[in-house]
Amino acid sequence: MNRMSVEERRAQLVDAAMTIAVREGVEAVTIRGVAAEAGVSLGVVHYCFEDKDELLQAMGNSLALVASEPVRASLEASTDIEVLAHAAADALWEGLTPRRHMRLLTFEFATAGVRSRALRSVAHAHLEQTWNMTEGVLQEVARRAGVTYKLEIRFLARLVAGYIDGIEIAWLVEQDDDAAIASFHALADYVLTQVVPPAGAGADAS
Amino acid sequence: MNRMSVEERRAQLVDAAMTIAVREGVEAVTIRGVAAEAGVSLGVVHYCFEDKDELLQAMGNSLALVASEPVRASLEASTDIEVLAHAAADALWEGLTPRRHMRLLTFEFATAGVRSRALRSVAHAHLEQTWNMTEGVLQEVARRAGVTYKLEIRFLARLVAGYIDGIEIAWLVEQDDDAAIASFHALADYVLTQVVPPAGAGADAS
DNA sequence: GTCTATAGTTGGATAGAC
DNA sequence: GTCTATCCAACTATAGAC
Repeated sequence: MNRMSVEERRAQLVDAAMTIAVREGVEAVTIRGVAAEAGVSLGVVHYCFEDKDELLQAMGNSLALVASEPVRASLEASTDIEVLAHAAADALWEGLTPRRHMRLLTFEFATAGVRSRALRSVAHAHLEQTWNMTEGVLQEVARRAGVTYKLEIRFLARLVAGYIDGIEIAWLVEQDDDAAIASFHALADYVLTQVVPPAGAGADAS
Repeated sequence: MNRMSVEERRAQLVDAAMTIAVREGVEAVTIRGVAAEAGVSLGVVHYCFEDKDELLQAMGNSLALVASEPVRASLEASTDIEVLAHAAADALWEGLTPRRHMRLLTFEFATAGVRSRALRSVAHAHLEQTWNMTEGVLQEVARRAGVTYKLEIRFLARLVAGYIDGIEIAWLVEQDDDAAIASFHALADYVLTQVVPPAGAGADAS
């Protein structure tokens, strides 16, 4: 009934697919289900997307991975490296809890991307995106506190992003909030061990 | 044709299910597929397992998670804490690469366990098992090197196990061997920062 | 105890009416 | 461009023959 351009339609369908995926998982996304969720007929979906893989790709690419805003916002509070690191840990937690289903979805895409050729590029893009965000935050922290890192920042970002993934997976399965919060702060402490203080300041740790 | 007890039959079917799961993923395990893989008829599977969930549970519970043997074996080499930590990192890598599909399977169970009530207990058991193994290795390292840890060992084990998961997920998706190896060694360095040297020995780091 | 046959669902994809 | 109707495949589960 309601006519719209292919682009609008695709956006609407991706939206519907995302709703289902968040609610029931990636595997539960079916063409029929998406059509029903969007209130259109089956043929419309096949008109907008060649096949199911193309729909899943579009959905995966539209997934905003992690709310980096809470973390970035938390960095405004101080220029002290220790305060910054632990503020970021708190923000990581605050940003995680309301996005539980989104995070689960990312992991589902990651495992699906290892098996499915079509989703591989999506999973790769997710990783890259996470690394870039983490690197950006690390850079901002370094800039504000006037420090550098012992490890190359790109590698440190990969490491930290991976550690965050590990903490989050355990939290998704175990639902132990306290353990997750403590883990984020332990991660902050780890990052602090990688900090090189500005030349000619404070205590040297070696 | 070949008559066997229910227990034997169940073991055989779980085996067949595992073969399929390793090859094509948890989602690809179907009752029909298992029957075909095991060379029995459809009815036999339903005779041995109430439903598909019960089969998946049995399969998940039979999954040997991580080869901890290579890591434990690597600890024989030395009593020096730094050597031990990095030997364990190497062993972690050596143990990972031939078990790629098994590790992927664990992550699939983890995400599936968040959604499916039937698989939740399996995912929980996997976590516990991993933590226990990690704790055991940390304990053995501490015993051999005569050190203790700054963090409570159970918490440190959770942390390290989570970090390993994070490193492995990135490796599964990205297939970057060098990055994974470097990450394991960075993790070893992290554990070293958590070590308290034996009273009245070596250099103090603070 | 093992098998065949089949019921009942669900999903991907397409053809063709409008 | 949109929708209906339909095809075909794959799945879970069960009933009943042997």
